[in-house]
Amino acid sequence: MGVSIKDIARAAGVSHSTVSRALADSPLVKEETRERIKQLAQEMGYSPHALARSLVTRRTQTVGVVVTTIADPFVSEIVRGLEETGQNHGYTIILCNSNAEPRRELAAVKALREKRVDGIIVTASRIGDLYLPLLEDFGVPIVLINNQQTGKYVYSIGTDDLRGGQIATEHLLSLGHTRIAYIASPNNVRSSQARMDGYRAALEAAGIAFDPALVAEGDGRPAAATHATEHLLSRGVRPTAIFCYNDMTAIGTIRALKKAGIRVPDDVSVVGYDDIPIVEYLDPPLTTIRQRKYDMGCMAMDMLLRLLNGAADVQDVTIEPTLVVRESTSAPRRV
Amino acid sequence: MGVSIKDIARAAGVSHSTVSRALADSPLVKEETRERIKQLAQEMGYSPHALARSLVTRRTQTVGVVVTTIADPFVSEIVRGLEETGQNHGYTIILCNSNAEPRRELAAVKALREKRVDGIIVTASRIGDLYLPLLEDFGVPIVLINNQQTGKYVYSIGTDDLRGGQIATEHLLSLGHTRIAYIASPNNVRSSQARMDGYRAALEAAGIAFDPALVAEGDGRPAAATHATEHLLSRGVRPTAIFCYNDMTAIGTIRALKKAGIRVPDDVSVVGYDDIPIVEYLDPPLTTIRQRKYDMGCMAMDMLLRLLNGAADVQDVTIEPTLVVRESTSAPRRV
DNA sequence: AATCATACTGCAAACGTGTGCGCTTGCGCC
DNA sequence: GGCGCAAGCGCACACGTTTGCAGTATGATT
Repeated sequence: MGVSIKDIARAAGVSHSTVSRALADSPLVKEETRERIKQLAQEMGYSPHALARSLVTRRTQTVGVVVTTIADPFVSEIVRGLEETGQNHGYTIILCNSNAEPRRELAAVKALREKRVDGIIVTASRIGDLYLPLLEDFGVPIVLINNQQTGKYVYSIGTDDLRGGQIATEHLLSLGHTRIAYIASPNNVRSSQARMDGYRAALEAAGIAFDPALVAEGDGRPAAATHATEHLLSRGVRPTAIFCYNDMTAIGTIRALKKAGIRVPDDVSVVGYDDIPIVEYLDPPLTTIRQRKYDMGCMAMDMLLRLLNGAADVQDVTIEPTLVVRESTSAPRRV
Repeated sequence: MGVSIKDIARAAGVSHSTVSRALADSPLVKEETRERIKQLAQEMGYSPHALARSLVTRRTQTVGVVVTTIADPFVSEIVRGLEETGQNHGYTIILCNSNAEPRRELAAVKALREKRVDGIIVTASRIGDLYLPLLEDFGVPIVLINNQQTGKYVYSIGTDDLRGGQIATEHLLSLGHTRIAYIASPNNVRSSQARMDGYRAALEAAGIAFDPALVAEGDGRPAAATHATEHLLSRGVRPTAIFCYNDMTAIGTIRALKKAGIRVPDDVSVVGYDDIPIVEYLDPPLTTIRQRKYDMGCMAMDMLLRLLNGAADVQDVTIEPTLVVRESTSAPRRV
């Protein structure tokens, strides 16, 4: 095990430099010897030692990917895109879960640095302001997904959350709804804020005053959304439609509505956000705002690769979200 | 950028060997110098060069993880477990999607080999008989998840699918069902076969003859399951309960039933398999067989780490699946 | 005073690869 | 026959570590 170019050199009766060049298709070595060497390498089961190579080329063909948790349908779709286009260009990815714990984030950055990854891609709802500096003085390009933030070496790609909130709300308005609630995420979550801004903008454009009583706060997961919705209902608030921060929130909301004997969409319409794979199979299939997760992954990796190739004209990207109408929304009942 | 131990050595007025030892807490260097060196390393922003280290230690502290696709709630949970326990022991993981395409599988193995990973973990419904040999002559320990297969360096961890099928069926039998259907996956899928074997065993133990007419074939995804179920119904087959190969199949099955105006569980009970995170939020919440995916990930990584530490007593593991009763099953209606 | 053990520290090789530079060889040309 | 040129190849260094071995003090022992 472990045949090196030196072994091949010995077998071929040349120097290891020649082997190195032959395998790299250098024109500096005669075609005949090149073929002979390649043949030999094949027979001897040679596999290049990427680490040794990296040591001298100062490139590892590896990028680090930091996510909060891979067990989230949203991020796993993105990672699929990342990995696939990375692989297509000969890059390999090192995956790190941060669990949103500072300790793990730190460990991840440290590990990626030691392994000398060529670049880093981060998907995190809230990137620690604490550890962005750490990443920066690492001196390697960084692409942020869904988290615009600026700095040296830092580029970002994301969706226009404000626009998304607007589209969702406009859809409901166009169906004839006027009392539309919003189930948010904690206000330190930038994307939730942006979606709510879009929601307010759409309302105002339609001449409807924003009513804070129609807003409740979840945490992006079903259980909290169920509570938030029940809380809303118990306060005697009766919207005819609910726009949810994300699909998981919508799932919790629908559950609360059903429990209360309220039909979806007959009594109340619901709109989600993200279009995670499962929601088309819910009952009713969920109307939602689609984020092109896979594409975002592909684009983020493309962006990083361009940066690694020294492109100077790399610009931040924002993707337009789109509306996917299914069966959780309909016109409000006549009262 | 790029301070090495030589730089530190120069600054400290010692040789680089001493620096190396000091940073490794070797007792061979005087406490005072050790502290001074560490201090210096800190100040100079030193980060060890893992590649150079690996070149001499012949260990990369990296393991390769090959999955069919990370965008599957089942595998992403496993990967979470893998990554987390790996990280806890100072290991980093390289993630490769194979998409079940031979071309990508090959590329993955090649890349992992060149990067000299210490070990490999594979999660794939059907590991290519073609590429297992490739992995083997790589000469590195391999852990297979949910795919018992034997070979040199190969260990495996999985769940007892037969037992799972049995448990699911027994649950339905105990509720009083006697006409129980099974929506399978193609018969080349080992796990589907095993679950069906468990299903048959339970039926026979209850004195009920196996009826091939009650079996239909899906492909593990909702759409095919919907078709399979509709096909079943159109043939005039009327089971009072349906056991599904997995949760995605169950989702498709329930959709078909609802479309046909059949209520779940009032008219027909449904049992899934896997317990992916979403199914507790379905309507009705799904009764299913739980696979401890996260734990499987943790255990697989543990196993690999033990192998890497030279443990000789490593044995294949099989995990007992458990029944999770929710609301998609109930006693059959009196006829 | 010579020997010796102890406690550090440095030298140098090794891991496997890429690459600038110089050396040889063969050939054509004047 | 001398010269130049191009093609093809090897030498030697570099990348940043770890580690066996040898070396040098220092102080203690005989």
